[in-house]
Amino acid sequence: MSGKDGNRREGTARANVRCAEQPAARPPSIKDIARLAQVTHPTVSRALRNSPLVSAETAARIRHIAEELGYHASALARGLATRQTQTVGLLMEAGNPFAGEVARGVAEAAGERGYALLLVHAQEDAERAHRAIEEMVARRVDGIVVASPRARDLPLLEAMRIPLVLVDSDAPGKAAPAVMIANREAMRAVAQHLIGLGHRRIAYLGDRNGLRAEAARLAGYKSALGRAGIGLAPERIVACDGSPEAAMETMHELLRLNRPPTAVCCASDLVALGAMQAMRTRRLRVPNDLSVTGFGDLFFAAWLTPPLTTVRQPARQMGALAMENLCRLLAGDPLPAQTCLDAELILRGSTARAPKQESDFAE
Amino acid sequence: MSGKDGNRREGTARANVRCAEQPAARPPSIKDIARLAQVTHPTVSRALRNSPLVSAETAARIRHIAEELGYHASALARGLATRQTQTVGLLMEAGNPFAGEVARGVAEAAGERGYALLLVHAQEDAERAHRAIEEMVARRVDGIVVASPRARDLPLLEAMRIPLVLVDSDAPGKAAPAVMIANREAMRAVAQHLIGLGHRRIAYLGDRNGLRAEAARLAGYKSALGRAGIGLAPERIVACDGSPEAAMETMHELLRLNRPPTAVCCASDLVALGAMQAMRTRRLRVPNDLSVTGFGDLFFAAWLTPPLTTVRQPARQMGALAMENLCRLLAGDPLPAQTCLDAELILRGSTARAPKQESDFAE
DNA sequence: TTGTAAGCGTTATCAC
DNA sequence: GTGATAACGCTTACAA
Repeated sequence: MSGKDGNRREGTARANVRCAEQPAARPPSIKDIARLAQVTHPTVSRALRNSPLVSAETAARIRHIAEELGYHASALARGLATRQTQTVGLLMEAGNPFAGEVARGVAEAAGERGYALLLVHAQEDAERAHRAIEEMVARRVDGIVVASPRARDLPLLEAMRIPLVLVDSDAPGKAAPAVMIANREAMRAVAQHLIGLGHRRIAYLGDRNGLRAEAARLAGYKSALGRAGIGLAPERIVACDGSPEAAMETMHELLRLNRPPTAVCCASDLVALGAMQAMRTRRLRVPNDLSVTGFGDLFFAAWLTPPLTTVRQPARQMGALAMENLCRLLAGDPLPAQTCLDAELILRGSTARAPKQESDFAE
Repeated sequence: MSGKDGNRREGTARANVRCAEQPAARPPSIKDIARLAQVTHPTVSRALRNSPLVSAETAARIRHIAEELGYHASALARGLATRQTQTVGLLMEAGNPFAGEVARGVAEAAGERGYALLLVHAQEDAERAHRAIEEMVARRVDGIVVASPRARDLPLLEAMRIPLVLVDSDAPGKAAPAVMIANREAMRAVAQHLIGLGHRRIAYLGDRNGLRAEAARLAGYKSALGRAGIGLAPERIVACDGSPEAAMETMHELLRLNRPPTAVCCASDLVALGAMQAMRTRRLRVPNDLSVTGFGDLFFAAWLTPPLTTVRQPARQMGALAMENLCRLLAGDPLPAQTCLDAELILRGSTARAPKQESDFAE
């Protein structure tokens, strides 16, 4: 009781006992302000949140004191009281450049809406991954943005009852609303571009890690070849784990084929990096001997030798939109299962007409 | 009062009033568990934290119930009670590939130590930056890791009284302990490598954004030239804002000099990207006509054409170490002002002997 | 070994 | 307009 009385009487020099014990000054609270302003702490709370229920005069006085004390309301206490943390979990593979750009979009949008971001690294190890995801529950995040999941994490995420939005990965079950680009159409455009350049032996170098986005890309490739009346050669459709290293190996295999491709559609810019390396090793010139395409338009794509023809995936915008959608979801507005953004085919130097001697032969 | 009594009597069907009003099931709390386990909630709290003060039997019962309910302790409530959030703020420029790798290291180390990460994007806009930093205060983070700050943010950060560690940026004032590499020595090694290849007209293409790390790199360059008895030509020491675009422009300027350089030390891999582009535009071949070096060994460096000679900066390890150091700091252990990690010169294809006709002439 | 009571810093619901 | 008072979900003396 004596503690509570202390709130009002600023004259009383007797400080809070805990305070005396712990010289490690704890941050000022509304009660500290209340004491100085000669009001009760709820009044301070109201004043600081610009409630109309407090007189302009006291409000000013309170704000002044708060300012002087360098007061910052504890988000913990507020979260506890309101059952809202104004925090969203961001699940991503830290270090992945695509995810990094997405994160930037998410971060900027979150900042504008007063949300903080809890960064959760999508771990390889299932055990750790599980723990990391539970961390979000423990922290009571209001919602979750999934930027680059390990595929296996998604069911776990859905099992918790937290609003969820996905970036660049289709939902596995009924699942969460996703921000996507038209992967299928984009990759079709890529393949059509190559076909237009006279290529017929066009390979597809996929990324096994790429969840469903990858399947759509492959479908687009097939669709383009189909429409052009080009048969699908199974040996020209291969996949790796998505790393440049693996891509290089796999590209070597393609180049060892009896009738090697004259063009390669890579499922990502990272894969293209490895593919081009393989060609350089064999002294094949891009695009003279072989055309290469990427997917994503990561920042380095424009600066390669030659600059990479690829699909611009507006990663930052996707992140921002995902955050925006999450807010809608939290507000109770229903959302379309997918929001699709435009992807743009960016023509650069890594694609050119097929070598003459071959261009007019079918496959 | 009646609410408190409810804790014990599981028989009483009367549910908590709030609960009845809000069908939006709130997550289970220790009180829910307590009721079911026929104990009081402090006992539950103790049991769940493996306190020896609770009998093995009740502990087992409690844990079982917790498991069944899918209980996860609220980090908010815990933080409020303990005055520790087990959260550290990570200030970084999201989307920056170096920072991304650092973040990965930080995230992994944090996970192992039971810390969560609050991601704070280092904004351009001073106003927003300020707010973002205050967000960390409001969330009561236990400490802060600064991975890629805008230079101006540092004073702000120090002004708040939160334990701070820096990655790859010297402290401005007395400041915070930093994890660094030996920038000066590393860049000196780069320049010495070029000198060893017979280069004399070696340019330095800097990055104005790079805080003090950049100054050290430049110093290393100068030191190497000095030791080799090569005079410094001011017109060959230039800087850009660190983006490939700007680097390209600046490189063009270097190439327009009367006596253009035969080699260029770039302050970062990103800068090297732009520099190489400028050369390609002018049909200069790397490394035949001009040698180029980067700094950082970002993931793409090995896959460029030609692969980039650069300095490996162990970004992930730096992040992990920073997190480790922060924990030390939080534990009260004093820390050296700097922890220096080894950087390694990685020789690849972008450097070669200086063109013959020039190599033996001084500058 | 367990229960009681208080406290962490907010917000929310009442009175007055 | 403002003040009491009770949550929010946890931890932590102190009692029993």
